[in-house]
Parts: sequence; C-alpha cells; structure tokens
Amino acid sequence: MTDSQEPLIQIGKLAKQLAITTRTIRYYEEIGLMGPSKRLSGCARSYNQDDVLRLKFILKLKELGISLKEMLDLAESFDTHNQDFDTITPRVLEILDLHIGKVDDKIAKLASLRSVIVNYRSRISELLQSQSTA
Amino acid sequence: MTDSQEPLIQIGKLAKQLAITTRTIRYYEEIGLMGPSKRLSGCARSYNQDDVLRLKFILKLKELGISLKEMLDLAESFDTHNQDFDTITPRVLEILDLHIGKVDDKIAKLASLRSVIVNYRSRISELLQSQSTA
DNA sequence: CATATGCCTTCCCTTTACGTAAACTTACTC
DNA sequence: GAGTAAGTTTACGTAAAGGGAAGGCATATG
Ligand SMILES: [Zn+2]
Ligand SMILES: [Zn+2]
Ligand SMILES: [Zn+2]
Ligand SMILES: [Zn+2]
Repeated sequence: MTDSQEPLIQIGKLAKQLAITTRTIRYYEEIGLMGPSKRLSGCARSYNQDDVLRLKFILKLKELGISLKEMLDLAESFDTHNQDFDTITPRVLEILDLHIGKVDDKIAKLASLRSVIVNYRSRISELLQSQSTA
Repeated sequence: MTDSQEPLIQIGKLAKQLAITTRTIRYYEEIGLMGPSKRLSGCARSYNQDDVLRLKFILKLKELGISLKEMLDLAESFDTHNQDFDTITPRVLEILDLHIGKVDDKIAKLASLRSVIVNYRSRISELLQSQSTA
C-alpha cells in the first residue's frame, strides 16, 4: 500500500514515538532485523509506514520474550507488505507455542523455588523459636 | 559435625560428582560464593562435607533461576555449619522474605506474559483461519 | 556568523557465567 | 627419569542487547 508518495519519518522522531533510542533502531538495522534503510539527501535514515509496522512488530515480539536472533529466523514474516499468511504465520505460531512452553517451565521452576525458600525459612524460624524458649 | 577427621575430596572429583567443571567451582570461589578453600600440601584445593553441601545448595538455587549475584546477598545463609542463630537468622529471615516477594513478582509477571502470548497467538491463528476459508 | 539541533559513523564499554588456552608444579607409575 | 594425570594461576574470549562518547556533516535560526 505504502509505496510511492507516503509520509517519511526520521530516526529521532520514530524512536521517540516508540519510546526507544535511535541506537536501538540502528542496532536492529546493523544485525539485519530492519533491512537497509532508505536515506535522505544528507544521508539521514528515513522510514515509511511499512518500516514502522515492521519495527512495531519487532518490539511486540521482544516484549513477548523472543530474542532478536530468533526473530532473524522469522525474518520473512516481518514483511508486513507480504500478505501471504498461509505460508508465513504457521511458523510464527510454532515459535509462539515454543515460548508458551518455555514460560510454563519458568513458572513451574519459580513455584518450586518459592516452596524451597519457604521451607528453608520455616526451618530457620523454628530453630529461632526453640532457641528463645530454651 | 564435620570438623576434624572427615573425608576430604579434591576439585576434579567434586566437579565430576556434581556434573560441573572445575572452572565453575573455582569461579564460585573467585566471586566469593564458596569461600577460600583449604589447600592440601601441594596447594590443591580440598573440600569437606560442609563445602559439598554448600555447593550443592548453590547449584540447587541456580537451577531454580537465582543469579549468582543474588546468592551473594544470601551468602551468610549458606553456612550450613554456623549455629549462632540468635544473631544470624533474623537477618536471614529478612532476606528470605525479600526473596519470596521477588519470586512472587516474577511469577506474576510470567503469568501475565503468558496470557499476552496466548492472546497474540489466537489473534494470528484467527487470521490464518479466515484466510484459508476465504 | 555563531550556535544549536539532529544526524552520521566508528569504536570501546557493560553484564553474566563461565570456556579456553598458556605456562608451571606436584604426584604417581613404569 | 620420562610420561601421564591432576592440580595451580593469569588472563583473554564469548554471547546479548544495546549504552555512550568522539569527531564530523547538514540545516535552521537569531
Ligand atoms: Zn506498502
Ligand atoms: Zn526463545
Ligand atoms: Zn561440620
Ligand atoms: Zn531473588
């Protein structure tokens, strides 16, 4: 959709808009997550609506705990201009499922940790009791 | 209990026993998690039963996701031999309570993260459905 | 013109939990 | 006495995700 005469935005504004730093945006480009950005006359990076959507998608996945490296595996699915959902989203679903599993594992481990700490706490507490009453 | 004539074990054997590397054990000593180890004649590190228990406890907590830095906060509570509970345990209880709180926070955050991922997943899944039926 | 932004690139810094030599002792064994 | 195995210290390397500073263009404005 956003191909020829669309509004272009510069890196500083984009960063502020998404509450990240310009360094982060350049870094994503550096590792190939954002693709080489088009430059204005003075070499300044410019972003169109597709780019913004892509970056928003990256941030969304990051928020969900997906690593940048994992996103690189998914690189094709970041093309918001491509509407071929049949081939693209199944992989995203796979990765999301994998992450749900990981999160479940972490929750289980933390719950177990909690009971370990609580047990330890009560053992010490008991010792303290018997000490003060002796 | 394990004070004078107890079996001493060397670093290589201990590492193999716990399925870690000697580097890991030395590293824990280096950052102060394990305390300076007693040496044999030839400067070789030796470990008694208390040391082994301490290391096992460290590995247990690590397995549960506690960072080495966090363990350093809990350092005093690792002394399985110290019986001076009057002065020590109140502080330990404080620290443990604090960590129980932290763990609860982490659990809550992960639970919320999980639902976010699940929601996102189902939105994508729906897109896929409507695509294939169209 | 001078100053102030905003952008550019390059490069080193940071944290965590070790891995991996390099160079050397000590001990056991043939 | 040479070899092998296990120990020692010192010290540089690694991944992840950027942070932050140095030094240099370009533009806007008083
Ligand atoms: Zn477009
Ligand atoms: Zn992952
Ligand atoms: Zn003892
Ligand atoms: Zn904690």
